[in-house]
Amino acid sequence: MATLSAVEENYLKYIFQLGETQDGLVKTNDLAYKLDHSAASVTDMLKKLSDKRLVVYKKYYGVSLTKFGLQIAIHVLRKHRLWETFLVKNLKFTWDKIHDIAEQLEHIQSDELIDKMDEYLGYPKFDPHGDPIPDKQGNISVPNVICLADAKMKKQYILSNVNDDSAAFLKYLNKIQLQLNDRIKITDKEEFDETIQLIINDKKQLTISKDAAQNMFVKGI
Amino acid sequence: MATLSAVEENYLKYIFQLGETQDGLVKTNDLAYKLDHSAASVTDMLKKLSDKRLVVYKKYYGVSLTKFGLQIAIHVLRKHRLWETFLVKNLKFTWDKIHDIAEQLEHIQSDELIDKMDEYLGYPKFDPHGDPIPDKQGNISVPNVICLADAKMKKQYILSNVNDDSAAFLKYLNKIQLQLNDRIKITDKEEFDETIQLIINDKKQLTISKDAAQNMFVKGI
DNA sequence: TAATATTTTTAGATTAGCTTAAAATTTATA
DNA sequence: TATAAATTTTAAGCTAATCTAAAAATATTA
Repeated sequence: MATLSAVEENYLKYIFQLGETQDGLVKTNDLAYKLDHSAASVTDMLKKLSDKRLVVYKKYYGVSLTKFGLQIAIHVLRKHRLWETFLVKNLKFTWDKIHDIAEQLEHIQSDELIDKMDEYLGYPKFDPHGDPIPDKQGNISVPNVICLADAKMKKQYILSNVNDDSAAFLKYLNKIQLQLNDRIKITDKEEFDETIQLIINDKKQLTISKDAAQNMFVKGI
Repeated sequence: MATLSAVEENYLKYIFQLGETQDGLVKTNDLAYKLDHSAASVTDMLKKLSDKRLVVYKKYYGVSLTKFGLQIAIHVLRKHRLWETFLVKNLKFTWDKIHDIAEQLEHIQSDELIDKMDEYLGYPKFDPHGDPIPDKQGNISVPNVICLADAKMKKQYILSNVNDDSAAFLKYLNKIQLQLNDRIKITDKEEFDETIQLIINDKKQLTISKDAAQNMFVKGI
């Protein structure tokens, strides 16, 4: 099969990511918002991807990936996350600056390159935001995490995954010095606005908003 | 200034490279051949680049880079050669497989990325083909080399630079086990077809064609 | 359930980067 | 130096990927 354009790859990647929360079905407007394009553009492209048997698209209903489209989406995700890992681990970028660069690097076409990079990095399982890196066969280890906003009081958790979409959020985490793998205990939850009181690593006390908590994912210890 | 497209960057890069042999002036057809596009496409693009003050273009006469266009061309070359260095030194690619990948990587837009990569690699001065890597300020150390086809008999030379345009040529060098920094002495030069007899590192004897010699550059010891 | 609001698609246009064919210009040659 | 050959440009057109505005379909609500 001919190689896809960077634009097509992006569509597949976002259909995959948006589909994860729902049952795989993605709405035109959600994609348009994510891609920052008009809904009309998205409709156009969905027809093209459908012609290429990369997605199943039903007018006015929604779109989902075919087996083949899914394969490609996962491969793009693999590339994205391996590059992010390289940028942080080797080039010493901070995690809030890597997203835009990885968005470009993920479209470099060379399987040999990405496999050598995987080896060079020591076959990492998670990227700097705690997201799982698909292996060469496309297997993704789904980590057993829950959203911090839904976590229970008094229990001990590990911060294992953050939403990497917003550099502002990641900068905020830098500022409050909260890092992946920190231990977290919820000491109080305000009913009124769902603000959460935390203790980090049995030391530091922290107050975070509902919005912030919704961008963090933790694992019970 | 707005960032240029990968296509525009490529035009500037090739205008620079073709201009090196001549006095900076490049003909439409030479560019068309190099880029593997029609001459008409090239004319179109030259007009656009001229409007953006990146080149000086005179109809039917030729094109050359402005100071600004030159800066960008050198920056693209810097990126290309740093990436090639990374691919060989860190990822263990052979030098005949890196060109096409570097052609893609050179268009990634991030100054911070390329500066960090430069540092990561230890500020290399030459890429795997012996070509000089421009520094951040755009300075290129012009190595004092001559073409092996023009080298003198009996003198000792060092192979310091090869033409990287053709993977086939680089593969040929791999096959005959000739590497950068090998010592070379010309023992005979056939007048009829300019075939050259060499001795490599005072050991191996080798016969190479005129075509091959024209793709190698050496430095006197 | 009829009217209204929202979402999605269609229609028509635009831009970047390419093409071929024909016209214009420059260069080479008889 | 007139003509032929080669080079370069112009003209017209194509595709991918976007847009806006209008139309159609679906969802919400009074």
